[in-house]
Amino acid sequence: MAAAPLSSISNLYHSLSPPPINRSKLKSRTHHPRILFSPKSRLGVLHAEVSETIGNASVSISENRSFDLNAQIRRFCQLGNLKEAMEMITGSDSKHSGIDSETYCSVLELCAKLGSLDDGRRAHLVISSSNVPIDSVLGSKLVFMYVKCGDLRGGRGVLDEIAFNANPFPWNLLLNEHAKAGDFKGSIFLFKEMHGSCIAPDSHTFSCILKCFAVSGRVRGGEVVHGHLMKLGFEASITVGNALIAFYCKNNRIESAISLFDEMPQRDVISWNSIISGCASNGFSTKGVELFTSMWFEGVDMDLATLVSVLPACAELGYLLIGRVIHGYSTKAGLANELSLSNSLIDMYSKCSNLGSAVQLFEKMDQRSVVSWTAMITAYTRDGQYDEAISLFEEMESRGVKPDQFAVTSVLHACSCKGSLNHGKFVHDSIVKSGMKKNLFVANALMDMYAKCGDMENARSVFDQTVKKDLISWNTLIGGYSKNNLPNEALHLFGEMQSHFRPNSVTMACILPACASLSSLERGREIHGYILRTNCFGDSYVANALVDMYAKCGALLLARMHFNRMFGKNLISWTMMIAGYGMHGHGQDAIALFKEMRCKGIVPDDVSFIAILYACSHSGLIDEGWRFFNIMRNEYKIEPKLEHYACMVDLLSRAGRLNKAYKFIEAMPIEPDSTIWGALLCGCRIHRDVKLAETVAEKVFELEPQNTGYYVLLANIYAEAEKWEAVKKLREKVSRRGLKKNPGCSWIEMKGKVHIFVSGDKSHSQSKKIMDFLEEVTRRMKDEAYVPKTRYALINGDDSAKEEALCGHSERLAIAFVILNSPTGKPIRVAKNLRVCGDCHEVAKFISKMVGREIILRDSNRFHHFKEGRCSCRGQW
DNA sequence: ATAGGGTTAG
Repeated sequence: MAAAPLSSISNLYHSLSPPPINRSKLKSRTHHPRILFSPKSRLGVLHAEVSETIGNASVSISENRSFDLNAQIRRFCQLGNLKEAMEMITGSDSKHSGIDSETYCSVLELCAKLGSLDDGRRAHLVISSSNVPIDSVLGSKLVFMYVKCGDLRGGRGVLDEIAFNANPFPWNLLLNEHAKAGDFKGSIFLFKEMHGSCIAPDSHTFSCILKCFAVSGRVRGGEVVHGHLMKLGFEASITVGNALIAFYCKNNRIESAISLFDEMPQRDVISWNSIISGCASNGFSTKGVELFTSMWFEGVDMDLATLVSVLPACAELGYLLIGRVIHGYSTKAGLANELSLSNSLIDMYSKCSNLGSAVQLFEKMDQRSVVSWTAMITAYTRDGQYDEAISLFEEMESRGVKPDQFAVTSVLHACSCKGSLNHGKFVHDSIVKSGMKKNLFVANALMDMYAKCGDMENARSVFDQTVKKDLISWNTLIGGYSKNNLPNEALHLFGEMQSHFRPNSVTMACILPACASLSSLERGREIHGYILRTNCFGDSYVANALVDMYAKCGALLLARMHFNRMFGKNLISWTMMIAGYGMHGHGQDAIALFKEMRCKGIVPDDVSFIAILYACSHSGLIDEGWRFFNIMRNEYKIEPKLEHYACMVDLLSRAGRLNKAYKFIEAMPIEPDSTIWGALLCGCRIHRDVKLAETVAEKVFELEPQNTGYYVLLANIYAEAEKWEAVKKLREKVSRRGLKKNPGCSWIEMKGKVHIFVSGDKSHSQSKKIMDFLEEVTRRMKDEAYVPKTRYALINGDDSAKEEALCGHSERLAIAFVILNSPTGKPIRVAKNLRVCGDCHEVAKFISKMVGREIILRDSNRFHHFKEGRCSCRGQW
């Protein structure tokens, strides 16, 4: 690698310098001043010309005159005097004057050069009415004039006028012009017409048409052309071969491109560049770098494009060393000031996690384009320095560099990573000012930013203002609703979407969490059916989301079944399934799966450990929990985060080792948050330690004063200890602070409909029947010597009666409703927004035995499976 | 006398 053919780059530079000056042209130019200084009148000039050309005795007078005329017109053309030239070819003395084809060509060329379509058209008329035949040379000039003046239809018209044409050249002119204008379809259509007119294509035709097929992604068409050109023997042409390589690269057929490249009898630098960039963009970066090094060792001339093509491959592979060598080489080759190269180098350094070098390079650049700034903004974002990224954007704007769509999308990404709504809105303003808000990429990035910053109202407003949406717009908003815990909005939008777009796998992965969050098994199953029909179970995101959905909808067995069916399970799949077992209190299954995962060679990350610790704590597996905590720290060198500590505190607290838990918290190397102390507070309730509870509650209230859940918890602790005075005081404190308890609410799904029950709500149409049933339950419980735990009746802000709150708890209403309205035998699935109340927990146990049905209750913390008078949580809730 | 193939940032 060290011995670099430095000369090759400088060779390129010679070839880029202006072409050597043609001596003969220089000579003819010396004539011009004479004409410039001659009288303005046409006669005067003619006179000058005549005096020059006279003396050829064999030329007749009239021929002489035409010769003079032709020469004169061409002179005007050389001078760029189109007006005079036009007057001479259209003038009255021009009829049958012997103006020849070559002269007309000069006039047309000048029209083309000046872009004067009107004159060109007039010249075309003159030519058509003259007796000069339109051969392929003159015809080509006419086409040339039309395409340069932007009139492609005019150019197409000429093709039919050319007599006995077999020359592909004028056709090629048009083909290229269509392609340049982005009208690849038009170009392909012309190619077919050309074929119909029996014009044999040449290498130019093939390279142009291959590009059209490449860009428009018409693989089949390109393959037909490939066969066609092989029959005509064009596969040996380097340019055609290069176009073929580019065609296959752009259409993800890198293997075909590589074998073509390998079999090329001759290659030039463009062949190498094409295959290297093709490898890099097709995920064959290693091969791309390999080709680059062999190019280097073979001493093939490299140019700027070579380096710019191989850098993304180095970037993707994290080949910092090769990247550095290329950087050094390019500097020695005098390319240090090439903007495109510097931009690619910045990106390479950033992707190789070397922000410092990127910054250094960026600061040394004497000119920077919007691309350079964007690359730097992305580099800072990739490094997690969101503030730097955002201020760089501001600096760019203040320096008068106009951001384009890439610049704004990358800074929006920084805003969403940082979750900084204010900066995001600032960028939004700038987008509106620059008129970029109609750009779909920009609009989608804006929606994503608002969604990630939790501002779904603004996300929706951008969505509504975007007239032409694509699938990504819909997916972004649906995913935003899902992630921001607005599952109903997500599902509603999903329903609306289906009359506009066919959902894809991303849609599925976005909508499944909404079903999961609603515990909506029926909707989840519908989506599952859709996944099967559209065959996107193979997408790992979709498969993982499906397993998660089943677990969170209480269908643990289904979750496991689909987990088993998954191909290519990744770390996330295993972690989700372990977490699934955890939330259902299947600690041993979670541990077994964790072991299996490690046996499969999958390395757990911090999230996997949260899942397994959570599973241990929710199943009361203290020793196992400690073991995993130590494995995580010692074996995997993962520094515990708040979530891990919370699990450990939970574990100790449940086991009744409250003092140990307290000391554990105090010894934590990171600052404990309210969830940590909250876990201990829960333990205080289970083990009825009022004194410690008060100390802990103080800390919790300080850290999270707005969360009423903790006041409820402390009130429960007081109530269970029958300290009614303390309950009253706490209630007063809550109302003094203006806090209101989040109303309890439960919901169930029945025949595709969601029924919602709010605590104490009597407005339901079946309210009477439900109450009758619950009273019956209470009576039977009393018969079996069950004492209702009135102490769970809590501290509602207002003083709604305790007992009413008790029998009116939402989960109880929901269970009763299902029993009254659905066939026996079917499991009863209920979801609740808060933790299940202790009394309802007892009632649910009782009901499950009484009616002989399984009740699956999901509360805000975990699942409870009630069966035959027992709950799967075994009191661990 | 002049038209072709390869290039970075989301």
